[in-house]
Amino acid sequence: MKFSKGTNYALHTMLHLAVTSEVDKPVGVQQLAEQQSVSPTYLSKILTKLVKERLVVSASGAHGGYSLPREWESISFLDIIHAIEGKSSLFDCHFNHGEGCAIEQVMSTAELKMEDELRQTTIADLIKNKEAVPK
Amino acid sequence: MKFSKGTNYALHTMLHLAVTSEVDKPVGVQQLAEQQSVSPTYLSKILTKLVKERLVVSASGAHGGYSLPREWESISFLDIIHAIEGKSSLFDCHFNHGEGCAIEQVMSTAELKMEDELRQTTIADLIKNKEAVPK
DNA sequence: GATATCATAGATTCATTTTATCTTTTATAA
DNA sequence: TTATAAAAGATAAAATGAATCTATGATATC
Ligand code: SF4
Ligand code: SF4
Repeated sequence: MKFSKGTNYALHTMLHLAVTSEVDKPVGVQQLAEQQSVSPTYLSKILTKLVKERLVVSASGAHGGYSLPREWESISFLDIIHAIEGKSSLFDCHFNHGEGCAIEQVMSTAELKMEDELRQTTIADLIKNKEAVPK
Repeated sequence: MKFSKGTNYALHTMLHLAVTSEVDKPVGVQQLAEQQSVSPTYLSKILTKLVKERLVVSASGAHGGYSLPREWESISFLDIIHAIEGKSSLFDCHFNHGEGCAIEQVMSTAELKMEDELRQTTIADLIKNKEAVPK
């Protein structure tokens, strides 16, 4: 029960793209990978997940790379996390005892409380509130 | 990023102990294991974790077994989950960039929202609200 | 159109964690 | 003292996570 490292990488790359964002100037995966001391191919997979959820846009070919979409300011923490970790419930019981399952209800509403918070917070908030963006 | 099956087993055994609780009449791990179709030794390990956190009390020897402590009505979901999954933060970054880390703050407060909900809900609540206790 | 650049996809490897069982040891009520 | 039952240990199968390498496909630029 831990957030994966992939989520960590995803959050940091999104934040990095947000601060260095000049529209239509994509940044290559090599630079992004160096920042976080991880192999480009590995980070590439994470970025591909983000692309599929339209949280970043990719440009192939020369002078290509990754950049944020036009509506990037509305991207929340939850969006990023869901893109990496998936959207299924944290508590899943293969016995499906239907609607009345009290345990699942409790776990589900608790999870929703966390998601609410993550949905309300955007990466744009981080930049506005402070310049506490490391390295 | 999923709750472990161990947590599932723990929640169900606690619930089961709560409904069949007559003080000082412990129930053996064999019965508990049969209920959930899991090996007694495996469930035993989970129960041992609960014992160490004082969420259940164990009695060795003949006519021994597991039962709930006297203050069992105050045991929350969070207590049980923490006993199994541990108490460390869901988001841990081995880089420790100190207090000002904005990302960790967001993740931490979100996690707290979930924990608040889990702390407020007790297994006693489940029994009071409905008899929706399966099997 | 050829080429250098860069993202994507696939295959594969290594490490860690989960899940689970079996065996031995320790405790204790009767 | 003996039958019973938890606790601990050792081990193992399985699943997931983390990461790298090697193609493959797309595209600006020359
Ligand atoms: S009651 Fe809910 S959690 Fe428990 S076994 Fe049934 S479906 Fe699973
Ligand atoms: S800013 Fe926070 S989350 Fe990011 S690397 Fe530093 S400590 Fe980790």
